Amino acid sequence: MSSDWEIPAVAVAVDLVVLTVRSARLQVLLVERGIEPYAGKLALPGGFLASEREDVDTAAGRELAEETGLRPENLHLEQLRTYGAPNRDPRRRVIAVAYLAIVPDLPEPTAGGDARSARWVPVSQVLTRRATLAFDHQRILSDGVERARSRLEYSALATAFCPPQFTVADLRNVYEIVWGETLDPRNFHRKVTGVADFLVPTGGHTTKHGGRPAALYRRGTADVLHPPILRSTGGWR
Amino acid sequence: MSSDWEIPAVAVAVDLVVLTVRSARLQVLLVERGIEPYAGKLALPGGFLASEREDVDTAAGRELAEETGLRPENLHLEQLRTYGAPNRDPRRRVIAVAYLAIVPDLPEPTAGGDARSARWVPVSQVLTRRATLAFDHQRILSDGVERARSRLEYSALATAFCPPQFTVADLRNVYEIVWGETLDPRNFHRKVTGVADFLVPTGGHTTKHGGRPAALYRRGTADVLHPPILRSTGGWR
DNA sequence: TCAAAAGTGTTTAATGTACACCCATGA
DNA sequence: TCATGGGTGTACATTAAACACTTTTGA
Repeated sequence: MSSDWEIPAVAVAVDLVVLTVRSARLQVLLVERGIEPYAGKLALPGGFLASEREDVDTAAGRELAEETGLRPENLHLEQLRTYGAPNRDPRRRVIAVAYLAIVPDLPEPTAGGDARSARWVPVSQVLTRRATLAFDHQRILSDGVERARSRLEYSALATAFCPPQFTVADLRNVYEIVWGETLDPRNFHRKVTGVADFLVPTGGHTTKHGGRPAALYRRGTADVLHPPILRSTGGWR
Repeated sequence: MSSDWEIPAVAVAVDLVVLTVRSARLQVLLVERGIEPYAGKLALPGGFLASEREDVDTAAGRELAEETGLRPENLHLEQLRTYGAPNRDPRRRVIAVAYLAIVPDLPEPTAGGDARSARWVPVSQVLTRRATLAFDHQRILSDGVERARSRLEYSALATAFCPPQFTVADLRNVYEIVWGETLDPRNFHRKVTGVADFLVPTGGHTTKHGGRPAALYRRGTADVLHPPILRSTGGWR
């Protein structure tokens, strides 16, 4: 804090890791870059602060709304991490504040007000390098996916993948796809309905083909899960 | 990413939550501000990027070294969160990237190369508002303490509070003080020595008054604890 | 030999896992 | 009445909590 030297001024970008479960796979929202650098490459959606006075959290909500057409207050949006390596953008010094967003399976791939070519891409394609991303977005995505996986254990995050009304099987589906492992339907049902304030029965039931109708639930008030839903692999052991 | 408008440039500050266990209390390193705004107030140590090309993580390590006189590579240092509200600094737009550092009980309060009046203050005094901090540093400290508490459960973070050689009782002391609860010495001993690659016996023993000598350990290679050391309160239930 | 702290063994309760079984519907 | 998934009961294994007890030192 010695005064009297020029404080470096940098550009602040907000980048989004938007995840959903779609076609039985964990998918991430990506845009195709139209300009250099990395023109034509896939990248995480994002952008710079809209003004000198825009709050960073607000900017993330704004970007999310632009890309998905959804109001941010209904969706899960949390700060992930800040990436501040000096050369992450070849043009100029840019620091990226990354956010993790979880959305339900949306009706159409993207209805962005910004008219960018956003689309869903399976996370596995990116993590196995069949598709590669611009900047350090591969690393950011990888951090975001790991955060989401671990959040399923201790928080009610899984409900953010689901529509307003969902069944226990829908919820189990989210866990299985995000974690990449199968879970016992009977024990999962008991665990998840036993967690305080996690699920609230709506009274409704599904009217599906081929099976007993399932009770419908909406998300409860709990943010943290007591007790947690632990994965066998990855958690430990 | 529409081009052709002026991208806002902001100043990037790095703020540190440096925690230690000292005199049987969790304490935080604070500086007394010499200049406005908040002159005379206590604040987290920190500063702006040293140059246009300095990495943010590097800046955090540099600040820590300046404040504690210790090499950052031996200490625990992790990014906490970024605080980007537009009015957090009344002078100009500043975004703070906060870091959490854990250090052992240092020989002298501070041996900063920057000759600032850094000193240790019990965390409880700040959280109970007997001492208040400048800017939004109260909130940042609170986030940092909660991060540290939860990291004790799942990571080997507790060893960062200890000197290179320590006993199981030293380690238990860290858990008890940071969590603010008492733990059964017998069960704690068994748990902690049972975790794979957490503790490595050095072969040495303490030669203390009034009790059986304790075996000395150094930290092992494990970063995550299998299984975790869970707190009773706060974890759940 | 006593106090004090380190470390081990054992009992008991809580929790997680596997899986048999019943329920409610559409075809 | 059969196939299909929803949902419950229960036995067993694993883990955590409580605490009696033994070990090893300094005074």
